[in-house]
Amino acid sequence: MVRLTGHAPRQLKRAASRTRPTARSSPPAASRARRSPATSGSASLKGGPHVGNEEVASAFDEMAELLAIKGENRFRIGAYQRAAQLVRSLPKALSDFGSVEALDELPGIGPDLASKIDELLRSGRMRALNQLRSKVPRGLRELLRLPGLGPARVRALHSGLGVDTVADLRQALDAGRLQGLRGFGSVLQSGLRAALEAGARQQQRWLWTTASQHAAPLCAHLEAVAGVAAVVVAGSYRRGCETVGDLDILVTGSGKTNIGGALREYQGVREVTASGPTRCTVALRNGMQVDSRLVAPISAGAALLYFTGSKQHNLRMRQRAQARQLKLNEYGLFRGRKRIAGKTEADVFEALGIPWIPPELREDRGEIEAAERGELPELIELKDIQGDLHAHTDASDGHEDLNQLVAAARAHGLRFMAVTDHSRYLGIVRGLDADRLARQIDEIDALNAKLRDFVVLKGTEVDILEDGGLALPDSILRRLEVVVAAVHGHFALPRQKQTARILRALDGPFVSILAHPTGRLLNERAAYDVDFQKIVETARSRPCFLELNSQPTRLDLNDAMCRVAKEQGVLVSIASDAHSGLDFADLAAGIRQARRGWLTARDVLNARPLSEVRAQLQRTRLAT
DNA sequence: GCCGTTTTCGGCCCGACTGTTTTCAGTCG
Repeated sequence: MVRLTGHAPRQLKRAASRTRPTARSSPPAASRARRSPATSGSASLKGGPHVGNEEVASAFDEMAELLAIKGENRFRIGAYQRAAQLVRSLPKALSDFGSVEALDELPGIGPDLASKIDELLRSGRMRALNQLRSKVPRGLRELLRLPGLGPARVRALHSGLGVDTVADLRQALDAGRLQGLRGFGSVLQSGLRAALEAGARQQQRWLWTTASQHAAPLCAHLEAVAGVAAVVVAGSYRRGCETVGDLDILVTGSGKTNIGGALREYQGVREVTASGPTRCTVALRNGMQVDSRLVAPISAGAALLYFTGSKQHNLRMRQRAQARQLKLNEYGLFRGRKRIAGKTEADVFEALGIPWIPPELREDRGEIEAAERGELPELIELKDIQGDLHAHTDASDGHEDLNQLVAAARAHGLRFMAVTDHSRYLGIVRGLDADRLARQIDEIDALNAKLRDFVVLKGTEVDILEDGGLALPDSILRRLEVVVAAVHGHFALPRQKQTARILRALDGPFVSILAHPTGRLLNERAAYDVDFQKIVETARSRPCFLELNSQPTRLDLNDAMCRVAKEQGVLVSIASDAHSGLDFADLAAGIRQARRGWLTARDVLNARPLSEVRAQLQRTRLAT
């Protein structure tokens, strides 16, 4: 069973509540059971149709939006939104919680939401959601996506003009029917027209690396502005998220700094969508939104904290301040009107009684509680990486030969590297068969004899066939030191088959690492449907290792999965999957992801010295 | 809908900017 380290406080809170005398002093468990019949049972949550966490989260998101459109209590709406976010961040499947009571223990999940999750898991349906859907026209949710339209205005469109869809809105605008509708002035109307014309341009998230390419010159531009002391990219970018929705740029400087003017002049800016003395929002030519904020140096730390987020982390921090009769905002931490911290982030954390928390952890996944306990992980850094266990030469689909790749690896400070060219398989260019691999083994032996202070490990990235067999025979695999097994096709198998296929592959006696375990490509291809929990359990008991593939489009494992691997004691191999020497730079992306997954250097196979890595690899060999 | 040193009811983070208003609601982050 996975230990949810992130969610211990609820148990502490329960313990406290048990000691408190109440007018009707019945044991909490009993009183909770009375409040919701669903919590009285402890039957397994499994057995129904397979419903994943994302499906549950989406249902809660939809509940929140439909309730908002109906004009329901905003705190009730917020409860659904927080629940959706919590479910997305869970390191394990809801169906693995075992009982409704276990769900109820999660922070922000009470008896009602627990029973709704239970209902969805068991039946694949949520009655409350279906009822809401029947009351709120489907198209209204689409209207919420338009800039300037929130629940109140969508409701006004629906009740005032009978506008229920984007098409209705377009017609109403064309017919001038929005004139006179309270709250819909000419500016808003032209904004809506523009948004409808842009229509097809859907909101997108950008790869971190893409965002980085746009952030660097923009920051340089802002740094040169008179009065600017510092420029930092905050937001999800600073938290190292695999994709970012926009760039949040914090500018520290004097109050006279004209940040809006500076952005207007920037050649990459397409339009300015909002601009005030301390805040300015623009769209870059490629459509990327940039939110910038100007603060005085005395507030820089508090502003950086606020602007880095996540929203949920900020909420918790502000609540923490409130509980201490303090107020936290982007200008500082205040007792009454007196600012007691805010110049640096560390000041603010210290004043709130906890150590500084690395941005990658600020997702309200238990980091504040870990900080309270003094148990924040010492996150891995790029300099901890000793070698790379997944790289390709031009023998298969790489672009450089063995010598060039070794030179590049050394230039990146690595001390060892496994050459893991592809096996022969459908669609893989120039994959190696057993004979070519045998010749490469000889070539590597000869090279190692000449190398000093660097070792090339002999390996392969062997394909996992549709039935779970491997594309190379054991006779050649046994001569290798690193066998990276990978799925490169048949992505659409049903969950049970896909899982069985991968588990069978891991049964192979020489497999050391499962490459890019879920096969997802960011913004392109979803992860294949697989029971990740089973894969981790198999990796632990077998044993073998799981890869965190550092290619910016893969970043596979994701952050939550990294944490599951860590908690189950499965070492992670942070791999470049280099196809040229330049790709070793991608290891930095893997490190960001690993840090978001709470990994320390001890949790990472290739952060260990070669002798230890070899010993670990030896453990994975089930036959010799 | 959740939660509890605010405690079983009555709260629930905080501020900037915009547009449409004449003091503020709505939206956004």
